[in-house]
Order: sequence, then structure tokens, then C-alpha cells
Amino acid sequence: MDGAVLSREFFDGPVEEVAPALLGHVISHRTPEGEVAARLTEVEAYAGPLDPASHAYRGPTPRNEVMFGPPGHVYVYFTYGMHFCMNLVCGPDGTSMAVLLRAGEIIAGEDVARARRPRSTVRDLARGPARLCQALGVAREQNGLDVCAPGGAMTVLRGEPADPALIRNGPRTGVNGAKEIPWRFWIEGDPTVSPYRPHVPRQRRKITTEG
DNA sequence: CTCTAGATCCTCT
DNA sequence: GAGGATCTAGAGA
Repeated sequence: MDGAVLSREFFDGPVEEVAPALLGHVISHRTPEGEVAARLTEVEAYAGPLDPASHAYRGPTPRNEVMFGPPGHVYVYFTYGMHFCMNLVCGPDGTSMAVLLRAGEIIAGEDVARARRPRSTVRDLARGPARLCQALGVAREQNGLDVCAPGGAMTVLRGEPADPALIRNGPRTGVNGAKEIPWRFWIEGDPTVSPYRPHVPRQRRKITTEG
């Protein structure tokens, strides 16, 4: 990596075009523990108000307000009571499109990432959206960070763009609505792409005590 | 590899 | 109150 940061214009476009274009580029996060960088191998696009699967579908809330701001910022959210996931906001200020970063290959700071995920194999360090956040040390405090500022704590660096012939797309993972929108993009054959798991609503541990 | 289940709390209705 | 853009461990094949 030579430290070239992707421009804000890169993110200021239709999310379904920005998402596959991100494959092969590098997300990097610097903390006091060190810097960790991951080459993106799998992403998902979310289209805002038109997309029932998007957090922005029902309009702005305190949680999703970053999605409605300018492109090139990070939207971090907390889910399942214990995990964080990160998105890169796309499209003009006022729209609410974003790309969920689902998986990557750790290419720098592997020692720091392994310290954060001691039970993980190297392959699994960032193989999944919550794993990626954990490996990079991303949590609530990083919500809203600008990734287009050279020298910033979190940046997206220009890498080797994925070979277009190897880019695949299919249904998004873990979502209930809009399954027909095939906006999960990944690099075919890359071992760090996460396994596809269809969504199954969790059963709440027994509701009725019957009587 | 597959399947099952538990963890755990924030957010919006 | 219900359920979630998930992960891990354990059992079985």
C-alpha cells in the first residue's frame, strides 16, 4: 500500500456501483494498539429509503443519521447484543445509501488483529462483518469517522481492484426483506469470503408456559 | 463439512 | 416487547 486514499467522489455514486468497485481496496484503522488493514473481499449494498432491508428504510433516527450525511463516512451499528458492523456511506449528502463491509483479508497488523481475536485462525480474522470490526478494533466510537481524510485514523486506501471477471453477486446475507435484490458482492475463490447463511428468525426461548 | 442452540442489549414500534 | 445486516461451541457425519 502506498497510502493513496480513495477520494470522496469515489463514494459519491450509486451504491450498487460503488460496492463492487470497493473489492480489492483496503480499509485501515489506526489505534494506540497499532494499525490493522484489510483487503476487502466481500461487501453488501443497501439502498436507503427504497430498500426494505436497509436501516434507513423508515427514515432518519438517532442510530442511522450518519447514513443521511455526506459520503465517505463510516456508519457503525451494534447488533445481537454483542456485535458491531461497519458501513461506508455512499451517494450525495441527504441520501442514505451505504455499503456493509462483510469480509476481508488482513494484510497489515496481523499481530494486533490476532490479539483481538485470539481464538481465530488467520483466515477467519476478518471473515464476517462482526469479525472484521473486531479485527480492526471498530466499535461505537468510530461511528461517523471520515475515511477520505489522508492521515486520519480510519481510511480506505487504494489497492489492486478486483479482477472484474472474478466478481460475483447474489442475495444478501442475514436479511429478511428484499431477498430478491442480489446486492452481495464478493471475489470468487477468495478464502476469506464468508459462508452464505440464509436468515432464520430466532425463536425466543419458550414463550408459553402453557398452563 | 452440517446442524443446533445460546449469548446478550440496543433500537424502534 | 420483539427481534436483529452475528458468532461461537459442541455434536455428529
